[in-house]
Amino acid sequence: MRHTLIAVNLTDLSNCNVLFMMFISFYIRMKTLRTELIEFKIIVFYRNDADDVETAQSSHQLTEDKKDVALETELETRTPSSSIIGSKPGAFVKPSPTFPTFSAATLSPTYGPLPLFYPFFLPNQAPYGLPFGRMPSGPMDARSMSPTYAAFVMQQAAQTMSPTFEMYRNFPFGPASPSSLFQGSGVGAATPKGNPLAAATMMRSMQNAAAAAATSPHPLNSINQMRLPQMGSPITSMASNLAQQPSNNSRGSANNSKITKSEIKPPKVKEQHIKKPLNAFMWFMKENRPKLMEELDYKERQSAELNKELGRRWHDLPKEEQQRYYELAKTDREQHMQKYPGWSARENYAINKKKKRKRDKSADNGEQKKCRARFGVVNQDQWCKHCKRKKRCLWYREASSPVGVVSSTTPGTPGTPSSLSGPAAGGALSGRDTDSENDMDATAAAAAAERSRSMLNQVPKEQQTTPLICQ
DNA sequence: TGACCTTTGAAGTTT
DNA sequence: AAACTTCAAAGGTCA
Repeated sequence: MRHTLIAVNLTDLSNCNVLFMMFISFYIRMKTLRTELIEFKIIVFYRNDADDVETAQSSHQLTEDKKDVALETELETRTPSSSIIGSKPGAFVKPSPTFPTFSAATLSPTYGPLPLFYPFFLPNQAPYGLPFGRMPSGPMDARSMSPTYAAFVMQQAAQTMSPTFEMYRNFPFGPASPSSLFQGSGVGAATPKGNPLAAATMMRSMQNAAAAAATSPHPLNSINQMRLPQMGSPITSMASNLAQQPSNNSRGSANNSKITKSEIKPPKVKEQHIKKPLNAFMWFMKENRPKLMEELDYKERQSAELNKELGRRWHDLPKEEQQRYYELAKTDREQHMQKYPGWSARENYAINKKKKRKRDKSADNGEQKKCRARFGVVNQDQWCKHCKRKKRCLWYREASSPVGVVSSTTPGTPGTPSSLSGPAAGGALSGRDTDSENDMDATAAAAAAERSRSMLNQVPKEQQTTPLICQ
């Protein structure tokens, strides 16, 4: 049995990740492939400039701890070369006999941002042996070991957790969610006093990953679903490499605190949305909108205005021309049915539940002018056919007009704008146009308007719509 | 970022 | 069955 003390200085909490912290005060026992039992004691030196006093006190305590551990180690260690990691000068982890001279003060502020931590990369020979201390320049992660071995190592690590860890195993929290690990104060949960649940959660993920890596013929899939944050820890690195994901070592070691939302957030699984086939008018719009936009008068018009004009032009379109678009729409529908058998427009209802804002027609009266005012008496040829026949103007809407007086026919009826008759005009109050109404003269219309005005007072305000009036 | 505007028509839901 | 609602396209606007 060999004992090794590993001291780690965390000068930069941003480098401190949950994976790392969960080893605090735990003893990890692991069997290597050579069936040697190695025991670690991990002490984390955490330096926070914000509370130097506390740090000084804890530093002293840690020094004492280290001495104890070293003494312990000294007693149990028989061979000075038993360290799994060579005692290179400058490396802050040294074989136990020399460790008592080790001072925390020499560690923290001057040591600089520590790289990754390798808690259980054990055997001291290639390809698994690792030089300790700073992160080796080359990628020293799961890529340097076989997936099977990596899985084994992780599994061992998870299974040989201390009893202290075991007590967290059964806490009723969900599967590891990277975002949950970094909630609140960000890395706060990773401090030595951090929430052990997060650590346990992470540990459980490790177990899952290990199991997946061991059983999966290809390291993709299951591990990939772990969505471990790219924290640069060996475990993370291992998992990510097992998943064959491109890893960025430099970012992982130095800037791993900057975990973007997209990294934490699970990628959105976009629901398949099959759009409705276009109807005849939509085909007409699609074809003619660009042409209309080229016209000088409509170059800078808003889309809604263009659509209004397109609606007018649709009505003016000869039946034969319209028929072409109806057939286009029919073909499109048929192809759509062949392509998506069983598809129903109902599905789109469910997926795109848009909250329709109630249209406030009252404000929309600027351009709503009677044809007489709009084109002038001289240009009667431009008037709508209703105006020509001295009927209600098709396009005029009076904001304060009474309900129930509109110049429109049923929805979908060619020749009338649906905004006057469709959902916007809405319901019983829309007062759909009838032939008799069309035939009303101006006097009768005025009388009707007056009647409606009195009716309006009895109608709840929110139900009041902006109707059209006759001319 | 997403609802809204605006048009007509198809297809869905509600009355 | 009639009435009502939603969604197709488009791109600017607005919250």
